[in-house]
Amino acid sequence: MESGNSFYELFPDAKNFSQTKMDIFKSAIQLFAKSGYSNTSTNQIAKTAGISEALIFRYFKNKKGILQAIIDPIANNILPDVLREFSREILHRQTANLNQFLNLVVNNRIKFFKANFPVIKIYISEILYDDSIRKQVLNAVPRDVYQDFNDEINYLKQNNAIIQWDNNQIFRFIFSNIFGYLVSHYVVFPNQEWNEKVEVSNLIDFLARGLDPVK
Amino acid sequence: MESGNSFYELFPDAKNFSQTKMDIFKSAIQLFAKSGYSNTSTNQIAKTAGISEALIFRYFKNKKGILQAIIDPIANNILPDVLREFSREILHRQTANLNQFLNLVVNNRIKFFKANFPVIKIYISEILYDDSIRKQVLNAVPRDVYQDFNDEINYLKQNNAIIQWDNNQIFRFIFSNIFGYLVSHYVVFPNQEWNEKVEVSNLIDFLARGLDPVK
Amino acid sequence: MESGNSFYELFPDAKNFSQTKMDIFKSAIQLFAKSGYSNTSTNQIAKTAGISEALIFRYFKNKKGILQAIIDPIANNILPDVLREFSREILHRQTANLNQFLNLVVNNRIKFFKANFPVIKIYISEILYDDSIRKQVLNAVPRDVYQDFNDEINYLKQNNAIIQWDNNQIFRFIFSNIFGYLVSHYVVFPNQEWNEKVEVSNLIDFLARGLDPVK
Amino acid sequence: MESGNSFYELFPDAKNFSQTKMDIFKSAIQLFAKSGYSNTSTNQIAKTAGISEALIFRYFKNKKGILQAIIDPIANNILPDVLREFSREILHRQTANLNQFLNLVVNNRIKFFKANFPVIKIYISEILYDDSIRKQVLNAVPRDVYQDFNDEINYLKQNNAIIQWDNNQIFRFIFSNIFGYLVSHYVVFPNQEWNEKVEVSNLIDFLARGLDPVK
DNA sequence: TATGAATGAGCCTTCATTCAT
DNA sequence: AATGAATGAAGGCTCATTCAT
Repeated sequence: MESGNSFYELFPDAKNFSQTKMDIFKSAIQLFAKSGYSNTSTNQIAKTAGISEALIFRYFKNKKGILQAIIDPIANNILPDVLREFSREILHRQTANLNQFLNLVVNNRIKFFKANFPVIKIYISEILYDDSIRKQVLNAVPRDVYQDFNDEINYLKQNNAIIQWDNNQIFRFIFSNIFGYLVSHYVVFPNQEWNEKVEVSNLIDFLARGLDPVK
Repeated sequence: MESGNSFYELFPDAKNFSQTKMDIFKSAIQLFAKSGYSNTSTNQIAKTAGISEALIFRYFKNKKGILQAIIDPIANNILPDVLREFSREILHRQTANLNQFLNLVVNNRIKFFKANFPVIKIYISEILYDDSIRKQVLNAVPRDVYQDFNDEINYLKQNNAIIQWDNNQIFRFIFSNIFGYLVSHYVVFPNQEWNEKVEVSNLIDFLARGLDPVK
Repeated sequence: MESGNSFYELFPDAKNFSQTKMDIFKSAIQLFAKSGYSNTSTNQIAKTAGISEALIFRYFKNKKGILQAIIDPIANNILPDVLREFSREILHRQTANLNQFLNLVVNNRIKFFKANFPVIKIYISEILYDDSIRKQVLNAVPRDVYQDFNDEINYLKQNNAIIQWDNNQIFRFIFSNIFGYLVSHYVVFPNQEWNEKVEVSNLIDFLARGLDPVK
Repeated sequence: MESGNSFYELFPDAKNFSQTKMDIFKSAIQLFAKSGYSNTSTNQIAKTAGISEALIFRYFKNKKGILQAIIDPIANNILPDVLREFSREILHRQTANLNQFLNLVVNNRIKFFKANFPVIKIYISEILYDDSIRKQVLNAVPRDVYQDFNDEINYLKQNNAIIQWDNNQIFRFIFSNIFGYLVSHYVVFPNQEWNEKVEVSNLIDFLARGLDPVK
């Protein structure tokens, strides 16, 4: 997977944005990520975008409308795409090598996360308090993707390449460790230096050992 | 330390709170956890507590003062306690049994988290955007506790009871998995049922295997 | 005149004040003088007096009531008394010596002003904005005193001891210079040192020469 | 300097004020002068100006900001100008005629005061209680002007045209009498008629005689 | 398209005052 | 006599949003 470095991959609709709308959009992302949605005023967005405050409301219905323009694509397009790709990668390779599988997944996700950190940060904070957004996440996992993922894990299990635990939990272990790695480095200690190569390698090693079927 | 169910363990100062102050305090926790600090008005807090808005400011200096009364104890008391306990448990037992150690820590933390979920949720969301609160976390780890913790990991290493990785990263693995377990169950999928016993047992197993020194 | 050093001379009613009422009263004077009536809260008064805020309203009807208790005596008793004394001093002495007259008046007023500076400052600021207080001042000059004063100036005129100007204006010259001397030293430049003896002597000299009938 | 009747002479910055900002500004002056700064609410200002309360804060940073827009020009421009004029008048004329000098200064100041009475009233009341404003007055006298003024008085002294008193005190005598004249007529007895020509003439005469070097 | 002007609603906070004890 | 608890009213100020141009 050529992971999410491109802005338009993340926001396909944004291709049709005028320059001005784009300025507003990007300013909002930047400010929401820095201070949070509630702590960002339309006035600040306008100033950062270099346009008048009133203009915001020509391009977006609401202040909330900007937030949704940021968040909706993730739940509706990006997340399903990512997951679809996630399973396709594995399926295509038909590999039963756990280590290789984890290597792929982890690095992929980390790249994606790093490339889209601001938007993800906005997403996280909104998930905490907005029920409707939380529901979007659940619905964002398409049924077929879910099936694919299960198939793959099952395939690994059949090949005795992964531990015989509940598939959901396996997924959560993988996800938690990737997410924990990222959050601790990018959110909690953003100013601290670290040796990424070693840590990621250890992370994969750790997962591989934890999920290894052999006692 | 018999961790986490009691309200007064979390907020030792609250023992001296009058009924009214407690009403305000609990209403604030409830509302902040539900909607976030910024989206909660002092007017709402007053109504929920069943008192007049003005009264809030007799018991707390500021709206921000309420938030701090919620957050400070965690950074100043709870977090140091947890970490101290974390290392003491090992010291007292003089054991280098990784599995036993993890069992203790994990279960303890989960109980604590479940009991204090609302407050922790508030904490998480503020950490995202408030630098000063983020700094509090860093300073919340007392130097001696940090030393103790390192000594213990080193002790485990000497006894070949844990993998030879950077101590900080080892801590992050443990923390990430506990935290990931909790967040996925309590924050992301709060309405979904699951077999806690099995999952926690697996979680410990997973950690133990991942941190096992034997390849 | 044994000028206004005594508190009870200024506030005869205060003799009947209980200790607590007196504490409130004095605290109010002190705070009103320092920050102004509007910028002083009943809370501050209570704290300064070392009593509870509620108690203020047992001893005074209102916050405004405290101000009136401070201001009324001046207009109703003190000012008339002072003026009465003012003329009596001169009349009794039956002097036609301008210099001696001024000496007496100036020093008297300065002593009075210095002794009662806080109250006078409150008075000044209220006179600026409160019509009813301004009216009190006008009515504070009793008709007979006014007559006495005029008689004396006339007497000085007959003896060719003072210039032949309108009596009111002569009074204003005297008053302005005394007042100007005090305000500049005590209100505008309260932290600056000065040689009082010389300045007062010059002030009298200045007035004497300005009002001297001889060209 | 053709002193004092024009609004824009007093507030040069006001030339750039929009109609609305001017409405707010003038309403504030009117209300502050009538009731004092503390007793005037932004709500009242808005109503008097015929605009919404929120609009005030688009044109002025603060409520305090309005006060400063009223007060600052006096300390920063008017006062230095007046003092500069004060000394320049004498310099240019190369005269040591005290009477002529006083005539000029007094009349000029009186015109100025009358034209700008409300603003001056605001100024007076704030000087009583606001330390920072009091300090502004001190700093409002530029060093060179202060030097010029002293030079001039010294020049008059050398020509034996003025009495040999401390320069500061001489200034205070002049200022006190002008100020006293104005306050008594405009503040204390605003409704009383008087013969201005005669009184001002006497005022100058009085000063001239009081400061005359000849005993 | 773009803006400056304007506002209603709401927010946090203070304050004088009342009441039960 | 004295207080702590409590509040209604108002104050300054911010903010998202509308409107005329």
